[in-house]
Amino acid sequence: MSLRHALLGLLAAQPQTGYGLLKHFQGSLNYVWPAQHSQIYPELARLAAAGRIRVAGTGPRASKTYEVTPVGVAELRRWLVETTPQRGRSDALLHVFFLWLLETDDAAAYLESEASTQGRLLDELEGIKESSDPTDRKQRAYRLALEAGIATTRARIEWAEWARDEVRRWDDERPGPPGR
Amino acid sequence: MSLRHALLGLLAAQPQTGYGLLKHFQGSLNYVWPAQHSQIYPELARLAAAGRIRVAGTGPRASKTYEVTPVGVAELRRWLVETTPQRGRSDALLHVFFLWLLETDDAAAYLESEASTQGRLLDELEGIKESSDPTDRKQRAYRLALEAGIATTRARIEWAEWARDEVRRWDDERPGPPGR
DNA sequence: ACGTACATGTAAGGAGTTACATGATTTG
DNA sequence: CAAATCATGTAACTCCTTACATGTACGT
Repeated sequence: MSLRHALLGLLAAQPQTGYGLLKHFQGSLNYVWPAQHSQIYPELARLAAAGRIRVAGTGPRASKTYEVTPVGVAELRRWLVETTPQRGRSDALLHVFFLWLLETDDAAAYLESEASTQGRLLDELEGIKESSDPTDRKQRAYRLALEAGIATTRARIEWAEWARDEVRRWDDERPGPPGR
Repeated sequence: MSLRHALLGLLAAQPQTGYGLLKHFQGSLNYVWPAQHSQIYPELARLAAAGRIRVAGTGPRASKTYEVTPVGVAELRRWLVETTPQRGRSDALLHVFFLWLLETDDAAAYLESEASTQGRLLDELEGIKESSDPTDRKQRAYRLALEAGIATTRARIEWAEWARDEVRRWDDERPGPPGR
């Protein structure tokens, strides 16, 4: 379970409250592993019950600051080294699989909008990169993940533009749309 | 719900049984949207109950051949055009986020293994490309998705090799590992 | 006859989303 | 004193995975 390890990782960087963790999931981690508070609070309770984290102190509004235990850090390192990340699902590519069902113009329009969606994402990621300054190991790891996002997003934009031009040629080669 | 539309799309290409659909999910669709028979059969029943598909006939071993209805095709086209694909989660990038917790050698080894995992995937995808011949619109759409996979995988490999070299420099700049 | 592939279903549980629910502190 | 934000929790529901369960047809 990845959420569990994301929580351990964030707490390894800095002891903090569930609410504080939530902000990370809505911020930088949102691009990689989004999570809601309704998932975070129960999971923190489970991690605490399992001895992976503990309550380091309480604050104002019934807030609880958690910290990771040595057992938790060990578990996190084990996860990092031993588990091989699985491929996820891609809603976007599933769309592409069935583009033959659309009129050529609609298919091209879909790919065009995919290119611009990815273009906006790229701008966002580049903006984050500009405003960050990787001095310590934590920030450098974050930068690595950011660069991965930028590289794959660039590849996806180039592909979408190529694919859009491809589908526009679909009708030229055989006269009349056979798909309908 | 994407599985629903994947089923509609496959049936739009060709009426077939649940078992036949399962083979697609284990084959080409496995890279994009894997599914088990335990998810497929109930979903087919729901789609039939909703009038999106219907039983076109029965065969040997109590097999049912489904076909998509006009309502189902319309629903599929609507999904294709109107829904914007959402970004998914990335277990792999979550790992990268927390690489600062590892010894530099372990982090570099992780990135090295990520590069070779992606390298094997690339070989697989290139193999599929070699053995396919996109003559009709269906095959051309499939090829588009395949090229997307190849492009992003290539980008990911280049990134992983770059990142591996990056982390190897982490220790040089500041003497002594501060992460532990 | 025996094994493999065909063929379909259900059940239990984990993971994630959306909505419901409550209350405390700070800021203007 | 009102609104925004901080802060935590539960409930219902959907989606997905793994396991349980059963039976048929075909090839050798």
